[in-house]
Amino acid sequence: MLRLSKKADYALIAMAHLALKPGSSSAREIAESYDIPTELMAKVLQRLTRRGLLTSQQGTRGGYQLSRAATGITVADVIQAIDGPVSVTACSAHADRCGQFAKCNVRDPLWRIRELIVSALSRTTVSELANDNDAVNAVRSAQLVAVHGRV
Amino acid sequence: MLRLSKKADYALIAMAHLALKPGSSSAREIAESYDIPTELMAKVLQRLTRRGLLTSQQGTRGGYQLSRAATGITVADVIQAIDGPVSVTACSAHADRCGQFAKCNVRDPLWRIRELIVSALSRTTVSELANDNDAVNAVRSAQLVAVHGRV
DNA sequence: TCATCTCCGACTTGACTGGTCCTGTATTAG
DNA sequence: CTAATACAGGACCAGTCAAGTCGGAGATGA
Repeated sequence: MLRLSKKADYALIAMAHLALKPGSSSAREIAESYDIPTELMAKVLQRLTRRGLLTSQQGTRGGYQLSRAATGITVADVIQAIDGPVSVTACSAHADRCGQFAKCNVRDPLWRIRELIVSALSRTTVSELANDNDAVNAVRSAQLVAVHGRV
Repeated sequence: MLRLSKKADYALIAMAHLALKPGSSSAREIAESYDIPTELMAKVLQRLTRRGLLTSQQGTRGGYQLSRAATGITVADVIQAIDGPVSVTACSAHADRCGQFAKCNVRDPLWRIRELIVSALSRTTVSELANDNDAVNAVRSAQLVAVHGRV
């Protein structure tokens, strides 16, 4: 558990894709590159646009591109744009209002853990996401060949 | 998002409770202390027992208690006992087998982030969970009085 | 102006979690 | 011995939310 939604997944994939691609890409183009349902990918991109992480261009040659440098966008930004604020517990969303857990005994320690997670997510940028992958993929391919004897 | 399930929440609450209580406590007793549905709490405790984190005693004066020292049980242990292994992405569960994401471009960076999260969860013990809270609660009570004028 | 491409917001569906119920078994108090 | 208490565990129901779909609006190019 502690899984992030598929939409957030798709969002990160798209952001990494756009970080590497110089121009703009359409929703369809990105979706087909990664076998993601086109409409769903479109929806994710729309939300990212509304949150200001992307800029969109309508019309025949339209598409999306990053609104700012990939080095200035963190994984936390993307996830929170899609899934809302990161909240480990149900009550941490309302911060204090949580009748049931008036006597809750783990709220504050958990809140501290949440801070750790957020800081981990904030430390990784979309740029790193994209570049990391390039480097790693080369290694992975080599390993796959070594282990399974195929690409 | 990135929220953990309510059952995991309850599990942590119960573990912290048992860490402070010297003897053993029944499911009903714990449930009522925190306004948690009794049956559901029982289920959570049962699972914790099956995973070896608790020992149970049947019969009239029965109940649950920690199977080992609270300092030797981490938050990660508890969460994984209830919700299964921590997996940030859908495909990280199967590790490599994930047809759809054959060309996934963010798998490895995300996997590294998962490691960070797990290590954060593994660094906090149930003992800390329980004690942290005691200290904080005193402060909280004082704050509540100051702000709302009531306990 | 027409055709086409793309973005966009509302809608439907299906899985999953939270929660309940019921039956069975072990232990102990009286 | 019996009744009360407490754990064990399977089956079941319901509300919620994510995943995925549908029809429309806006922009562009010919």
